[in-house]
Amino acid sequence: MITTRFAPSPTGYLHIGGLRTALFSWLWARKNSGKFLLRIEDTDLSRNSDEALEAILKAFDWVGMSYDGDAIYQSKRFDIYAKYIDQLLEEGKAYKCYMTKDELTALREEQMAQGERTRYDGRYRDFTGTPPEGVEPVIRIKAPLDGNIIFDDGIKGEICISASEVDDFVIARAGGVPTYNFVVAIDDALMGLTDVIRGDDHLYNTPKQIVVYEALGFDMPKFYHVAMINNEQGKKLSKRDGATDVMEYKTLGYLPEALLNFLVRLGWSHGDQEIFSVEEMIELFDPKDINKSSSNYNLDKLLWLNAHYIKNSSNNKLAQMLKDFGVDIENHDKLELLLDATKERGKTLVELANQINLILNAPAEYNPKASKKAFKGTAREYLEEFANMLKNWDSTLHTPPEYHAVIDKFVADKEIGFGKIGQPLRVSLLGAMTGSGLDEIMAILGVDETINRIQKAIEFIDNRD
RNA sequence: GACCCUUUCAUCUAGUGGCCAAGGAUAUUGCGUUUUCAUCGCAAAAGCAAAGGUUCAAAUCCUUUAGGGGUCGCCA
Repeated sequence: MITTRFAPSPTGYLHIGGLRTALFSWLWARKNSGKFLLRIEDTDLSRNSDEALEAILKAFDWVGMSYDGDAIYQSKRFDIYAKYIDQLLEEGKAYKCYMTKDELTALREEQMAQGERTRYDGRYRDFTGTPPEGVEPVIRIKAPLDGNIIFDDGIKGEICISASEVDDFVIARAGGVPTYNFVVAIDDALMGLTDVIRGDDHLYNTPKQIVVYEALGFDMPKFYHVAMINNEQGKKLSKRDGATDVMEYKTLGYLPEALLNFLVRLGWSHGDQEIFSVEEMIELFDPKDINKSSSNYNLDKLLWLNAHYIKNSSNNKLAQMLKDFGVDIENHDKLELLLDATKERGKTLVELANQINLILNAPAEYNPKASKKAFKGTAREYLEEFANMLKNWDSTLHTPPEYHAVIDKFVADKEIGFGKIGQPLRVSLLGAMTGSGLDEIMAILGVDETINRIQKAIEFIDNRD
């Protein structure tokens, strides 16, 4: 039985990097028919907000990741932590430290000046005298004094950190509120976690948590430290590098399956495979295939994946999603045609919405370059004649091939090239030289609207000349 | 500064001593398909951070150097 978790602190939105580690944890649990738990790390009451928590849950919901059971809130478990603190104190595995913050600062400055890694010097570890007046003590845990703290990381292999690098860290603040590394270890153990997958910014927390595991006699989970995601220049990812909030990707018109596919391939691979449905991810994911090194965030591939998933989405699903982008075509009688004609031309839902609007709305203006090129010479004459032809054929025209037949006939009758009518027609209908196929556009618009737009173009030509 | 992690095309990656004069994908460029654009197909260009070792043989093992990241809280 595999049990994993995601443990965000509700201080902001869900970060793209956080989603990736959550995804890895979720996949690993699902693959093994295990449990994926959610724990809210809200021990710092001043920094938490309900909105932040809601935002995180919303992001989970959007990408379709679900956790098992109820979310666990650390803020509701202070009595549990207090019990373990008492236990450690009684067993002599933890002690009260009366060092003031000023003293600590002085110590750190001195160590820094010596070129050492700053750490508590253990001065109250074996203190038996009379405590100084007016200092509310913190509780520190006794870390090993010598040797190494070694663990086998599921991604990076054996990690060995000298005990001299791990100090007697604080497990309860003055006032009794427990600290992060202490409660994490307790909760991970109590929640029955077998595999802890997290960012490698936690690598140095692991030896501290191991100290807690050993002091309390808990079984240790397997740790996996996933390297960070950096920006394209290899620097720390910041808001300037694009969207870091998961929900921003929804706004930008990305499909959740594209985002997940993108993220799963950032640091993880399965041979040469690039496209993974969620089902395939679950089937194939294994943390042993996660890369050791950090990866750089690059939008190109996400865009490509998004285009892929748009192309392969059903038209009904696309129509449903497009409502968030100001395009309501769910009841449009030409829905299928409309999306078939546009879905290969939009890399995001935003672009797709634009493509659809381009067809649905008569051109407000004609692209100057396009109209100059297309509306010249015989264009006006052909447009008028073509409109007449449409009028005559009206009752027989429904599908794209039927419209295509009209053009074919027209071109044959006139003994002209396709471009002679194609280009003027395209600019008349869309206002630009590029876009969906003419047959599809006319089939969507119908004869009346097509003629309408041709008339408008003719008026434009007349007024211009 | 100290400690830890890391380093294959611009980017994501395959690769665990011989199948590698390094494979795939994106992006780029060219060609083809298409009335246009897009899609799609084909092709090109592009990399083992550097230097030393070990070995018959090294992208793969070792050492050093350089680059990048992380951590050094009574934050999480």
